[in-house]
Amino acid sequence: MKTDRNKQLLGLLAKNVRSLRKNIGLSQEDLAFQCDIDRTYISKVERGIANPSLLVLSRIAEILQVEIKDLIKKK
Amino acid sequence: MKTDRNKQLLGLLAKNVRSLRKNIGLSQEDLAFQCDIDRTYISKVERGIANPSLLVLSRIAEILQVEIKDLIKKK
DNA sequence: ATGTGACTTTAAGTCCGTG
DNA sequence: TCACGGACTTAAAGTCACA
Repeated sequence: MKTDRNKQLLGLLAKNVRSLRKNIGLSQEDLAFQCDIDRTYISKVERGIANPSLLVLSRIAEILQVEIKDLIKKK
Repeated sequence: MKTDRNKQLLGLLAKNVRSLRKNIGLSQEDLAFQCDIDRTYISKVERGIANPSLLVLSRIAEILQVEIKDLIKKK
């Protein structure tokens, strides 16, 4: 798999998750708990160093009350 | 991670990838080659038994000439 | 041209801790 | 509350032979 140029996508995801999470007033721990995902993994997502699976994205989007597409769109 | 109810999403992805691929006149082999992904992995995605990462989705969307959101939307 | 099973390897994702 | 690391465990990524 070529990961190369698509890594900017992870940075985009990172920023969106962080801002959406803060908008809703959750800590990383809160979000992690509600998503049933490890808190350190949420931290990695928000730092752009995790490449989450579709089902993980789905869980995060659900708790943040947005669509998956909102997690990866540039605003 | 709770994978449970979100698995319908994989079925949605499956259908969309298959139809988008056919629309563009590609075989699984063609798509796989261009994505630099194994043919059998594309097969798994189209059968809804793979839970691809964001970067894999990104590669597939790129070759199918659509946005990632188009891969998971119900039409 | 595709589905499938049985793999091996890599990365996703966890857990426990520190500053 | 979060960044970050090390040592894990599990699942995704990727390969192969065959129907």
